[in-house]
Amino acid sequence: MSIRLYDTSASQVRDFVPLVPGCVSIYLCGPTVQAAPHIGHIRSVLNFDVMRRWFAYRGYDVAFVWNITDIDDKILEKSRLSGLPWWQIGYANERAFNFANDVLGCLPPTVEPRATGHVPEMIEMMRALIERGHAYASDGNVYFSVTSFPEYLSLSNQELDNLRQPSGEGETGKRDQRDFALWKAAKPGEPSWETPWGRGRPGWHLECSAMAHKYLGAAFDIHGGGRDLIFPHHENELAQSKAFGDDFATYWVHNAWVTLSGEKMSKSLGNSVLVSEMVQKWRPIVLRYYLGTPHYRSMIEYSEEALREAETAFARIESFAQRVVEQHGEVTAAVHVPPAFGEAMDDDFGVPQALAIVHTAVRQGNAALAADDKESAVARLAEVRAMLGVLGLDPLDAMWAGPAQGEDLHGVVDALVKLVLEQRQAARERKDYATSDAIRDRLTQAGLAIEDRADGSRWTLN
RNA sequence: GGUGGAGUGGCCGAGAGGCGAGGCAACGGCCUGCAAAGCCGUCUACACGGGUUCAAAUCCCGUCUCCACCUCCA
Repeated sequence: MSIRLYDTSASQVRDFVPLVPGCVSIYLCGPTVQAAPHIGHIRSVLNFDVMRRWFAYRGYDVAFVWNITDIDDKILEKSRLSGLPWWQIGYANERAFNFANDVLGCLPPTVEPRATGHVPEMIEMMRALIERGHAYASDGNVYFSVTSFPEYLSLSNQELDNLRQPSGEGETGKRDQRDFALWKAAKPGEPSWETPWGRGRPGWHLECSAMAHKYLGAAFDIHGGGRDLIFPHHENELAQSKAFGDDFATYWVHNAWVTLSGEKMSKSLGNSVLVSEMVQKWRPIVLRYYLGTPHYRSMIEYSEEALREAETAFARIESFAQRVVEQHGEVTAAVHVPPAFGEAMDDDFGVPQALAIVHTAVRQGNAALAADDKESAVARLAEVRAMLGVLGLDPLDAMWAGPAQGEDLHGVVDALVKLVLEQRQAARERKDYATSDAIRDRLTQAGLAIEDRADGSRWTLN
């Protein structure tokens, strides 16, 4: 049984066959650090985080490269407007991206290279491309000649003649308006690096070709990113790398975006919902559940209502896990996920179907809990933990535990609430329900939820 | 104009020729002092019009609507 995934370049689902048995190499286009991450950016990372976790579960050794493009037109423009150095803007946003990844439980990449750290590699590529007639220098710029590469546009399935003519603002000396910049000539006041063709700075696409080659080699398994990167970014990367002589990626995997009122969330449209804002309002694990469980190729139409539903749905799973542990002690995750879950995940990462298996196990587990069937309840939780672990959503995982300080407070609160609950229980026993309900109301107002069970009352934070 | 995607029950959201995904909400029942939580049940949907087929949400033809990309984009 192999993993199948949708390959954009083939426009169909293909069996995954690794270049090196037992290993998978993934290059995910990371951010251009011109602004703080919004939930669409983090969705992409989340989708690929789940994929790499699934590959690891299936026994693959995962190499995961996620780049930082720390120089581009917009970063320089923001620098000009704000008076701040370009590297300060880039680094501040890079930290915001890393915070977002960490807070939502994404595993760190194997390596996270920056564009500006790979100028020598880019120069080498340009030198080779010029030698082979695929690129040319002009006015201090270096352009890729799209007509020199017959396979150009094979990824996005377009015809060269159907391409609109780009404006090419500031890009002078092109032989063909459709040629794209590998390297841009230095402008006054902008950062620049010495090259055989004059001082300048990287264009947008070359950094990915250079870094993928350096860290993953001439050929690697999967190249990923948002669907909006297919053209021009990935198309141009592909052209550069193939013309350079690399086999490049075997599979191209693209995630859909997050929309707001039907429109794509985007930095330039100004309709972004920032991750930093979201984690003020919602628990990170709930955000992860909301953004990480729809299928990666389906759009997510962002809404608070849907997010609230996700919160309720996840709470159901979480409450099952907590109650099993309260009644039967710690339960470790099962070694294997249920076969149906595995089949769903193998089929192009069918997280929504896989999640249906989780919910079914939760329902069975709840029934077992109600029937006081310890063995079955514990077995279901072990399965649920194994499944959620692969999705990065195991609520019992230490990664979601609060800070140590909060842990201490939990003990204090628990002791205090239990004291109050004892008073309430005494009232109940003498059938003084007015008092017992008043106590419950006060606790509810304080933000606690009280559940009376046959073996006593339990409390949770509301 | 070119290329690609989408339209599924009150809502969210999978599926892709036959076997009611799942969740949320609602309603009924069980349980409960009352709640809460949980369990059981109810709500049998696939934009529209044709066609193929024993059988279509799924395949084909046509139509409508929406979205994206076509050198800023995750």
